[in-house]
Amino acid sequence: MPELPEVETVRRGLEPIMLGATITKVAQNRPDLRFPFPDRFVERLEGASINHMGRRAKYLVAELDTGEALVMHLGMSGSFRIELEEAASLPGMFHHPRSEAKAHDHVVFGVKGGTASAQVIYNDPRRFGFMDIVKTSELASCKHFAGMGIEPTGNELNGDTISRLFAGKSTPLKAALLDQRLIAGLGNIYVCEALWRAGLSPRRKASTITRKNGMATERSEALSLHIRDVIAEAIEAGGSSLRDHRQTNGDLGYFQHRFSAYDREGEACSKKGCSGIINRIVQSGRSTFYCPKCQR
DNA sequence: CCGATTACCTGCACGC
DNA sequence: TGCGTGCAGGTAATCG
Repeated sequence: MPELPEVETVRRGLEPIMLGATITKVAQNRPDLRFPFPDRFVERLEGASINHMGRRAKYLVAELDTGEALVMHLGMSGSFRIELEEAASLPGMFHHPRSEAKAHDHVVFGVKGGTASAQVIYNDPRRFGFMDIVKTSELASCKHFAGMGIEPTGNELNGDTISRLFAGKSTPLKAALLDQRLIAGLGNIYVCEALWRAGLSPRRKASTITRKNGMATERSEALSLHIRDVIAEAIEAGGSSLRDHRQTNGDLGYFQHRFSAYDREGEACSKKGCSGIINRIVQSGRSTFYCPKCQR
């Protein structure tokens, strides 16, 4: 499921119920997801209150009043749902009432806030997600975030930074954009979409949109613009809905209605004046969708 | 060092 | 209908 816009959508769904709340109970239903849970996972969380509900790239970070932070990654198929235990709901929240436990409910957090109590349930069929607990003071240097690249949102990402980051890289542009050590948070869908918007081929060597002095090029400038745009639009839309991905309130995201290249193999390219057909190729083992005619 | 491939796991769509 | 195959948003480990 989740690239940065989906994770940000999850964060925004969790924040009203988690921020300021106390974790009263944790049910850890198996010893591991992709990796083992950290030692004393349940004990380190129960009784803690949540001071901050943040996101870094595709990671969720709940900072606790214990000096530790809960770091969570949704992998490919992870999702959260919220089941309110009391009628008192917050404005704008329309969560499903409590229901039966579902298959692959691996962690259930019981949380109690000022106005509502709820179960926050982590479900992950493929178990590529994981959870960890690290000292808040060591978040930036912990194994998950040390060496991680810049966020693709905001001013950090511009033509200059892309030019600098991709300089000398012989890898395909697609692979460079997926490299979390350079830019952190992009995934397969939004890379395909940004490249389509920028009119750049995913097969082109990354270095070919850079300049030796590290200054922006027309291409690096266009690419940074379209990355920021597509990510912002997707967040605005509440993330995409791939297969069964849902927001924490059970609603489907609806950005999928606007995919221009991703999963559109064989369809006519919708770029104005372009008569190309969207093609699917495999790069580093993953599908790339692009228009060979207008993406150069 | 770098870049490319494989591994991890379940569910679903598809063709026969 | 059942069964085999391929594919899916992720990162980490391994291989040249």
